[in-house]
Amino acid sequence: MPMAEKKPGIKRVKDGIILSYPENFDIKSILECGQVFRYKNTGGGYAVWSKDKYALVAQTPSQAEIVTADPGYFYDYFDLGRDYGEIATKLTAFGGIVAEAAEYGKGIRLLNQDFAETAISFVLSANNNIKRIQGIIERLAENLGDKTPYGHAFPSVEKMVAAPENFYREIGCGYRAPFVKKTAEALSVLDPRGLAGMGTQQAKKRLMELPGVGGKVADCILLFALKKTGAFPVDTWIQKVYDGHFSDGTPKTREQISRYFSGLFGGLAGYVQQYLFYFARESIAKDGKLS
DNA sequence: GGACAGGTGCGGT
DNA sequence: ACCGCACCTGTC
Repeated sequence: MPMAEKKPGIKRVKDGIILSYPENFDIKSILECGQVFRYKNTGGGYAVWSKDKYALVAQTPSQAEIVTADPGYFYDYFDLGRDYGEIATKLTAFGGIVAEAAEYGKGIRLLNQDFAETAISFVLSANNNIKRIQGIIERLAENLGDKTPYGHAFPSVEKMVAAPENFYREIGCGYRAPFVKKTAEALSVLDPRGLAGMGTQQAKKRLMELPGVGGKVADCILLFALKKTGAFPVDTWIQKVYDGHFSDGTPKTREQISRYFSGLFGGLAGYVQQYLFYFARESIAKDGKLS
């Protein structure tokens, strides 16, 4: 008889949260599957910033330790109340690359992120690379965000509205500078609860009125900040997956591919997108091809 | 040292 | 609606 069972469990402790033998929590996968930019691999773990909150996550095979002054916030942020085993089981039934990607990325969780932070971050992400996006966001926080004991908060919408367009040029936004400024202005009079309350397509249409927000960025905001899990962002990586595994040969626009996957996976579409994105990017980075 | 980034807005069909 | 194209700039 084994001495101790490797039983999954979750407990709140005074300075954070401890997950024992988590089957569906892998901090590297969660942060590097493309849904978030404010994190850093410190060597001993991952530092994560969200709004004015901070957590340090260290993980070994037996446990994940989320050290933070705001355990309640990060419980929700990491979506710890949801059963990802159940999601994975449902996706396994699809077989093929979906099942393979879900198995490969079983530690992924969909983060519950702040609306304005997500919107601005993904406006910056368009036609850009992750390293540079992270640098811009860091300078944005350093210059406009409130100082905290562990860095700077993501700036308030009011601070971003008050900053001149030229400020955004200076921190490296490039041609996105006017988009960021104008989107901040739009966000200052937009209630995310209103968007969350409407249907996915209607909310998407509304989001696409913001400058710098096209279909893909709108889907990211819907999925990462408004919990619209039927949304399916289509970028270059997902395009490769579609071309290699789902295409019938006739060319499709990204919007068509997005609707195709949303229809195929329904309310699980957003989760599938994360698994496929991570699987595609990791395997192409490793082998130079998509198995 | 040129191509490439998790696309978008624009003007022309 | 559906093309095709220009676009800041850090990183490799």
